[in-house]
Amino acid sequence: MRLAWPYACAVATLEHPPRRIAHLDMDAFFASVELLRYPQLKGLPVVIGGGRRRADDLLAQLRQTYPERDWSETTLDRIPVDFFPRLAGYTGRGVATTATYAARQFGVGSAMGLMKAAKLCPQAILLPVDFDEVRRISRLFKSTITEIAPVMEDRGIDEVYIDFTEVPGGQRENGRALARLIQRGIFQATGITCSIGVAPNKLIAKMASEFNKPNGISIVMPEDLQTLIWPLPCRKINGVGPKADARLQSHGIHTIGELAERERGWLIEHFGKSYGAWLHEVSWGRDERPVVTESEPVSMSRETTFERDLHAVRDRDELGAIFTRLCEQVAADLQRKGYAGKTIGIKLRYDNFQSVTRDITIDSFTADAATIRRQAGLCLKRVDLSRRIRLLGVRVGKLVKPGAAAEGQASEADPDAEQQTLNAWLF
DNA sequence: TCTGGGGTCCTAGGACCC
DNA sequence: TCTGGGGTCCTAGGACCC
Repeated sequence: MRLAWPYACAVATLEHPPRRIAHLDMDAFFASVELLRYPQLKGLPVVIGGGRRRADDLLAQLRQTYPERDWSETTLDRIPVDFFPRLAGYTGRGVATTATYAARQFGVGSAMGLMKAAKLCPQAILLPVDFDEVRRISRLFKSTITEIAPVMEDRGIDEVYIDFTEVPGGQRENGRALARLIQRGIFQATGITCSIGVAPNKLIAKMASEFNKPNGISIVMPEDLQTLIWPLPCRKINGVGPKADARLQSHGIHTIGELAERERGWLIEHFGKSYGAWLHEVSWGRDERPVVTESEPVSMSRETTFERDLHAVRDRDELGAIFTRLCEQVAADLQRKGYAGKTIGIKLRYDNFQSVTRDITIDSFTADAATIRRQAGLCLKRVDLSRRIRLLGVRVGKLVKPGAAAEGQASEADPDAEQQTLNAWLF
């Protein structure tokens, strides 16, 4: 049935519910995962970082360190708190992945160097990351969400956007009812709390999810812009980092409200055509980006920071071994996920923290360790190797998925992709 | 007390082609 | 001899995010 356009418009307006976008992130995720295993640490300052470990390592370590003690009856959740490793005296280059709220009271936060964190809160318990378990819980909370609300965008290990707009019940209490349902479902499935913000778009939803942490729900309506959003510092905008914030501050712009006062033209003049116009839009709470449920990777990389700075000549063998291993790891990642790429590059960080990159695009797609190693080796010859190096990385970009074609899953009728896939098989 | 590892996107200059 | 734009790809660096 077709309706005359004024009626169609009226019906569309009536039937089309307001856009309702949620942002959800897990509370202190990596630490919360550890607390599932060590409930005796609840409420204590715990910092996660400084390495990786498998589930049973701590107990094994204790058996070795204290052989005189009887550990036979001890399970992970019964290890006395006194036996946990402390942050005090930490040496090394690790950073905190996350910290429990008790540790945050002391000023410890994610991405902070652990030596600095040790100064602020030496008594904090330091636990390494169990990535397998984190990934397992990550999959679990995401599948819990998609069973309730299928339009979900993956934003990393502990964060997603969800489109509530068309979900049955998604409009009830402006989204609060569905947020509550999802929050409870995730807690039941994983034992971990999360915080949810619901707003007319991703930009505001992201800010809203921070309002009520941990285990909070916040609803922001369009009319709340002035009262809830404008007082916030510009740094709270997803996309305004330390550099842009410093430049804004130098112009006397500290809050989003002050940003909104500036003319669009003035912002473009000082921050460029694209970024300036974007700043103007976001300060007025405008953001039309859709919730994207699927995406293909653009690149894959492996990098490592050495325990001590290395020199290309003096530490040649050690560096060479690490370099080869990085290439093998990238190749393995590509193969496991069914991708091949044709741009191969390296990244170096010198002892003064300056970074350089070099890359080369070859004629064929590859996921082969030896090919990657050879091309990356050529890239390495193009940088200054007289200075000491703290980090080395290997990257493969311009990816295609030749594996998908073999399984008959090639993306429909994209001639470029098909040609590329074909090329991948030819070489 | 120096600052991890995995990504994405943007900019800008130069090559090269039409 | 001098001089066009437009489009695309490649490369390097940097901001930003989780």
